[in-house]
Amino acid sequence: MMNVSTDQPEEELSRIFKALSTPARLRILAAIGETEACVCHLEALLDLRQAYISQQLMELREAGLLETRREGRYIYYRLTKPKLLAIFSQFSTAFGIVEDFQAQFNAKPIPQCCCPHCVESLKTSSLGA
Amino acid sequence: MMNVSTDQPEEELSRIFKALSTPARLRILAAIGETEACVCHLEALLDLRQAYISQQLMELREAGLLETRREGRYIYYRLTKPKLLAIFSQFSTAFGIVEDFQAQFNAKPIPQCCCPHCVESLKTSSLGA
DNA sequence: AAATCACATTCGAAAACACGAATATATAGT
DNA sequence: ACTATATATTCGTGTTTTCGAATGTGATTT
Repeated sequence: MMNVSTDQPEEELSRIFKALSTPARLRILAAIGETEACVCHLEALLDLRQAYISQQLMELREAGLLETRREGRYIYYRLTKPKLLAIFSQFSTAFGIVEDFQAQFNAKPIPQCCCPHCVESLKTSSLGA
Repeated sequence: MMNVSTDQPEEELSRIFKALSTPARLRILAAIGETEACVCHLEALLDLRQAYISQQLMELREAGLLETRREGRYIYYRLTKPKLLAIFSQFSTAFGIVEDFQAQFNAKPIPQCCCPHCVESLKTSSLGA
């Protein structure tokens, strides 16, 4: 579905921008950041319903912005082009929105999340402390 | 209407992306490029109806992407942030869309256009030839 | 001042989208 | 096999967007 290439460049570009045209999807992308994240992680971090997140993730995936990897019952999402975050920064600074709006997330493990990533991180960090 | 600043950064960003989410608006922005263009110029260059172009220009202006300047009965539009074009290029290359999709326009004067810019350019170029 | 030109605005209907609710699926544990 | 868990999908509806058609407005010309 992505880059059928029978399309004009402006059509392909506009599809990407459209995927980026809602606050929720931007928050999801920023929350994923340079790492990968499962749905439950995003659910806990962003305080959004599971089905809703899944829907948004699907749209982002169809726009070619996300890739997935399954591990057991968890499905991890990551940016196909991590460069995307840098481009966000450019937009933000160019339009004077905020220095680094992605910073507010910065993929830390969170206690409300159940995925191996978070559980592992929390375990070792409590050991270290 | 732009940058009310009571808004979250992702809301402001998403508004910009939304403005960029249709092929027509992208074509208009690319056609304006680093110069300025009047509506009649865009009309001739892009083969779109006048009212339609005006509508799209308004949306782009409300999103803070365009500024205007009136000169007699002509109204010239220009990008508020010329950087925008560079960001387009980054998207295009990052997602393998096209090297420089803006190149196809590259604000040349066109005979179908009546604005002083075009008329002047065509006059001098035919003299030179 | 009437006509013309460049452009803006309003209106409305069709299409697209957003998103909550419910349900389905796939994997894992017991 | 049954249950629980993580995630996906479908469906319906209220809202938004899109874009053509018609009309309005401000500047210029004659």
